[in-house]
Amino acid sequence: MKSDKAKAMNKKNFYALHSDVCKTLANPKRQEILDNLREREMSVNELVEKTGISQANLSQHLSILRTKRIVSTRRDGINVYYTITNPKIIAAFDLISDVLDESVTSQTEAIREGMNSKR
Amino acid sequence: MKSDKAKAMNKKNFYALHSDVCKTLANPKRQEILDNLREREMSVNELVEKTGISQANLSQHLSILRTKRIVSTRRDGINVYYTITNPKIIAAFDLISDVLDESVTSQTEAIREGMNSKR
DNA sequence: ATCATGTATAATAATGTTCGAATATTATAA
DNA sequence: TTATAATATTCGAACATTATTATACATGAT
Repeated sequence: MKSDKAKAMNKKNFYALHSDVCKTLANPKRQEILDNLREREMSVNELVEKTGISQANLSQHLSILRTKRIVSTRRDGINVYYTITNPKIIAAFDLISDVLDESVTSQTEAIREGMNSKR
Repeated sequence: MKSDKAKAMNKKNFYALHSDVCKTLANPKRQEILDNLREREMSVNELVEKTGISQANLSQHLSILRTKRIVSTRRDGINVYYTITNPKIIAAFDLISDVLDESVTSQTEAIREGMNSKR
């Protein structure tokens, strides 16, 4: 049986974990990396070519994604191949696309509605 | 008909928008605020009491959420009530919980598997 | 061994985020 | 009007994130 204080601590901790996942996704380059990995694994070099991000910077971002277990690696000889570990990340990605769509739509509507009113 | 360069620009822009949404969610206090607003609207004061976050700081976070159109406001006399604008944000929240669950599970399994091997 | 290729890490400067403190705004009541 | 309660904004210091540069490490070939 947990105290209310303990429960509150658990919640705070939960929010911290939650925001940690979001932090990992909260970068355009990491979004681009994940979008590139969505249907197939890729080596770092392939990712460099696809994205135009410098090798060092890409490696740093991949390191962040690895640490948070969002991507996994497989070495084949000299190359290291990256895959998405948990497909739910892809679902989250797509959900955010939906939110974006609706956000853009509602902004467009707001502008339309505002057209005839004084500013 | 768009050039490949234009397409790439669109993509980069898309990733920027995507990460912007994630950035907004990438803070434990904002996660806590959203979790509190998930079934009903609340005034700022109620949120202060529920969360223990200072009024000024709460107001700052609410301002960020407002700007990104993740929450909406309604004024009633002296109080301002906040609601979640787009229910898909809640879906995203829950999806992240799932990812967390599985991440914890897989880590536990990894530890179990590692138990009998040398370190 | 040396070399070439692919990948990872460290150090640093620039930029962005967060929180507390003080102050401003808004609406209502007296 | 003045006072009060609820909310919002501004500023600055502390801290975190990012991209670049240089360097290190790992693998396979010679």
